[in-house]
Amino acid sequence: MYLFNTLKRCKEEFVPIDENNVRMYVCGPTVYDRAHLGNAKTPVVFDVLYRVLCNKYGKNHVTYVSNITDVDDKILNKHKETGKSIREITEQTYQWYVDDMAKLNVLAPNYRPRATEYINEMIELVELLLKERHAYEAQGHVLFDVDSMPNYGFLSGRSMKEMIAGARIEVADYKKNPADFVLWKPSDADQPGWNSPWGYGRPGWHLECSAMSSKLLGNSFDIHGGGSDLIFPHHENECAQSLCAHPGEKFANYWVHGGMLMVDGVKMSKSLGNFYTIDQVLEKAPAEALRLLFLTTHYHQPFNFTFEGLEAAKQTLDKFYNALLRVKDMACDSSSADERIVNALEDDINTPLALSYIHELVNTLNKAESDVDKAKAKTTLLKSAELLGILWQNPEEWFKGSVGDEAQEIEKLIAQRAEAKKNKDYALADKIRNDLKEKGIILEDSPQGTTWKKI
RNA sequence: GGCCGGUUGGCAGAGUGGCUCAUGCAGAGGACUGCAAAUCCUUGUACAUCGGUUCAAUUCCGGUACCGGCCUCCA
Repeated sequence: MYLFNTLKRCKEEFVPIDENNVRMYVCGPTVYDRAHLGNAKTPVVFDVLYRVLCNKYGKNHVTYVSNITDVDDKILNKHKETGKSIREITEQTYQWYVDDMAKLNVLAPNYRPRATEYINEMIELVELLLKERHAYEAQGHVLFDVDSMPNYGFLSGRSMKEMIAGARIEVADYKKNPADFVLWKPSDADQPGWNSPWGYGRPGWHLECSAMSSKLLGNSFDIHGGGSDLIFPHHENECAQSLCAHPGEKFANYWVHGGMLMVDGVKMSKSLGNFYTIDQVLEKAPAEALRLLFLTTHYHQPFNFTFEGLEAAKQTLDKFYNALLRVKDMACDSSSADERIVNALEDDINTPLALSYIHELVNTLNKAESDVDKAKAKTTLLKSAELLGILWQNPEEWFKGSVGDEAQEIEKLIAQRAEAKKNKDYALADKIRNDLKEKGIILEDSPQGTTWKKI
């Protein structure tokens, strides 16, 4: 298995520290508002990686952690804007997020830790850094001393000189070096906070992931993931904290970063009016279409979202489910996933290549004649699709949705049309078909009779 | 300004130092069908640009142009 490792800036063979417990940590969202498309892409990509790891090492030999940041100034701002309590905001947003993930068929990670439940671990980590002289106190803050770490910047590949040249680092008079970042900061009495050796305050963002990953996965683990925008400063600072607090440990061996999501070729932003939340997009297309769409581009590339692409993904799924609909009553045999698909996914999660083989498997299924061949083709397709997290739905439900009384009415019209066809009254038969088409119901004749679908 | 990444056919999007060939959508033709739909078969079109290395480059190296990302919160 191979992964593109940001540390080495190249693809390298993945060798876990412990094959019996492969450990992965992926940065999750800050819960202050509905998750947007970018917040959806990253978990979908790492969900595929999780599935591939489970397939290779066994489900019980993989530990996957994805955190929830529930203490942050953005949440504080939301509280000021809306007047809603912090707790109300984070609980509601968390629930929305979990629901969105479920719709996208993202498997639940083994742990979904919340920052506020690991404050003690964070305080311990700060104490360790102070003791090792990698941090210092100033005006109620505790700051990480970047000058205490000679190779600070090794992950993102930038030198201290460059960072200062950037000159957009927040300058504060209490910082020894402008690049020093906050580990702990003071809170006002009306702000969320916890008592600490440095007074009432709250943790800096970077600290959370270092503390939670250490607690749940250990001081050295295999994969750390996230969007490429997190490389600097977030992941760089996590490295600084964790490596300085635990000398001799490796923190994460493989850093895996997904390309940014864009909309119509440019960065998604509220000011450009091309900002979409997951639930907004799911009003226009099934969640599975969005999931498939994310997988049509290699995760490492920037991903360009368009509604045309979303519609195309939906049509692709129609094609796939059409094939499955024909063999809906066929039992699966003992076939396993297509080896080419496993190989493609184990080669740095090459989902576009894997999908091209899915198309081939669908074609094979459509052409299969004997029951034995059909069962084999169906099983291979479903087992392969499971690695990608697609085709999990019942094909009839995919096309018909949750229809109630409507179905009986349609069946009645189909019977009428069959009668008309028998009498060679094609005008009436075509009228029934066209009337239904206007209501979004498509009829398909076959030697076995007529079936219908919703479009 | 600094640091990264990209540029493949009408569109989306893999991949490869030479071979017949990604794949999908769209287009063209055909089979099946009362007609459709679905499905199947056949088919055209490509590697930004200029140099270099090589027997051979879309693929490796370098320059140029263009596009995007990061450098501040961000998945």
